[in-house]
Amino acid sequence: MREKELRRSLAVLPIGTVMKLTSLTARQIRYYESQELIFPKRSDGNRRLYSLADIDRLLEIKDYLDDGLNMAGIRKVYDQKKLERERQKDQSHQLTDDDVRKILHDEFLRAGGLQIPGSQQPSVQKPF
DNA sequence: GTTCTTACA
DNA sequence: TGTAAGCA
Repeated sequence: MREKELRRSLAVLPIGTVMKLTSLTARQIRYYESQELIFPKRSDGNRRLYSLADIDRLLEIKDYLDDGLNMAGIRKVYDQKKLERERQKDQSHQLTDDDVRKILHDEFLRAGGLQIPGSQQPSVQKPF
């Protein structure tokens, strides 16, 4: 099923379509890019092109934001994921959804510097 | 008409 | 984050 993966990664959607599919404003989408949360391709007149994978990524980012994480925190989670993916190359360990939840949990415990300044402490104190 | 970058009430 | 400005 590699061809399917390939298609999910094909960047062909303009920001306008992404806005409708994610309910995010162009401002937010571009801002997340500046925070290195997403990496859309560029094309013709320097226009951003997104893939279906990017759409999922943006929806995922929205969820993390609801969980009280800020840009830095989310990026940290993705960086961890990437490290695990690489570590997985020469080892037989794979990052499972449970691992991700654990990472998120740890983030909560010491999210002091990652928590959004003067923000809504997640209503759900112990979602884990 | 749509997107891009930059800047600021 | 919103939004306006000036380009492409």
